[in-house]
Amino acid sequence: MTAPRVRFAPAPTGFLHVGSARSALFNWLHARHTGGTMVLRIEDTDASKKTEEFVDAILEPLEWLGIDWDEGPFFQSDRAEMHKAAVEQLVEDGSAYYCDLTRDQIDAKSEEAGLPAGYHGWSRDRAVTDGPGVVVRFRAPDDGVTVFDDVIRGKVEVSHDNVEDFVIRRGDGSPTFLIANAVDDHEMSISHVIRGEDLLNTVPKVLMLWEALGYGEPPVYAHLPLLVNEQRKKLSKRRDDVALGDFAKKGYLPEAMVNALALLGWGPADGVEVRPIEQIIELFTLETVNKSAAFFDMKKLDHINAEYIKALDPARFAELVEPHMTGDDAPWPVDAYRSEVVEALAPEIQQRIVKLSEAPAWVSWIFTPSIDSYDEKSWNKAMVKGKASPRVLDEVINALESESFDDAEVLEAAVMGVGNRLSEELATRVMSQAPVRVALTGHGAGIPLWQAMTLLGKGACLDRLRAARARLD
RNA sequence: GCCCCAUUCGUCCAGCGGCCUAGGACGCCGGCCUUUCACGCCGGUAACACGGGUUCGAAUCCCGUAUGGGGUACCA
Repeated sequence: MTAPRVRFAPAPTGFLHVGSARSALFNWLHARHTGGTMVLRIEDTDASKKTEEFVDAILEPLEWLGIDWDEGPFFQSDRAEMHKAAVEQLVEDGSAYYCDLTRDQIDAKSEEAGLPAGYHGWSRDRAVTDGPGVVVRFRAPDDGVTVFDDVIRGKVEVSHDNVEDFVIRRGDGSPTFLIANAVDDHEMSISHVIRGEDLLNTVPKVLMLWEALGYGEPPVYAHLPLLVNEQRKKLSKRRDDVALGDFAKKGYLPEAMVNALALLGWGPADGVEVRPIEQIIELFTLETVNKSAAFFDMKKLDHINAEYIKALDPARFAELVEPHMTGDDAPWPVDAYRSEVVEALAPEIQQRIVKLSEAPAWVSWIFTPSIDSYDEKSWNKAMVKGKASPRVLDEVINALESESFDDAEVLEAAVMGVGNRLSEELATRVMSQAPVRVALTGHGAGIPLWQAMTLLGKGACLDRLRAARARLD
């Protein structure tokens, strides 16, 4: 058996969304698993839709995800001559014919004849000749059934009475998706057509063309279960917030995205969900893809993304998070940002965030010149309810004045020592970390203090402690 | 309407006739750890749509019903 050839063939109708990305991924996984070839083909048969930016809107996210292709991108619009030649061939041998009926006329005829809505071969024997506005229809067989084996769905049967004479060339002379599909898949020697279930119904038509064109053995089909929204409807660009580009902006890692996408409609037999792409490639087979529609759960994506973020090495994390730290999100002067600080604190930040965009919040206090406002709840809890806080701050300031601030453990011992001493003296539990934290960061929760204090520096730490102490009087 | 497809915990996935008193993951709840917040660890919650067959035995096979989805264009 020769190596498979698959294709991802999106229509350039806007940004790439989660559903298309999943189709691309499954094609890619199959190609990589089998050592096959991935072809990228832009289905811009409807010329009015083609624009450069829409093409970029597809290529860029694919590259971001790490889904590469071996051939292409090809454009169906560039291959129109081939499609037209195929149409002509079919007209010549009688497999297709011209039709000049408008939609309204077709509907009227059906109603008149008491037939269900649809096209009932009205122009088959009218000997219409070609001209402006005249379409070409394929003469679909009246009897019999088309049967094909879908790798994922199994045997699918469609009776020919349910296939009307469909249009293969529009009134303006342009080929439709159906004929372009048959011609291109044949010309490109595509062996496996892997795509969304929404295209399942077009298979019999393409197969009819395939046979009429004398193409021989058709490709193997594999129709993926649809990705749906919470209403269980097919993901739509208009309705659903699913642009791949947005995920990048929010701080999802492409590796996490791909991992999450691979888990929709498929799962490894051993149940290990978060794993490197190399393993997914090795384990993935079309035969193990399931049949039912899947909802793309952001909570699960978040979890997977968090796992990938935790696994990042500090330098890489600092690098990836930088755009979020220096962009519009950053609540501090741009030049105050120091990448080394983030790298040093990376492990602490990494275990606390789900998306890269959440990172700035954890270190903003370090890059802010001073604490201008304190979180009210935190202040009340640590400073007001903690009655010993004035003494804690006084003693911490005192203890810290003689420290050099280059050893986190020393700072910890100094601050904690104050709390322990006071606890004994006042015979009650005195927390020293909380008031210090609020004084330094303005909040009661955050990353561990000690190492961060060495990075903030002695001057800034003492200034903030004194400012908070003064506020208590 | 007609055609096609699907139906296991709230969600995603496993299960392809006996190993299932249905397993894993996310979420949620509880606990442990912890002088912050997290992480981590432990435990709990929760599903085979329904009805008929077939079979010694069915979540797994067949039929029907219900429900959901997709398609039904000179979109792809």
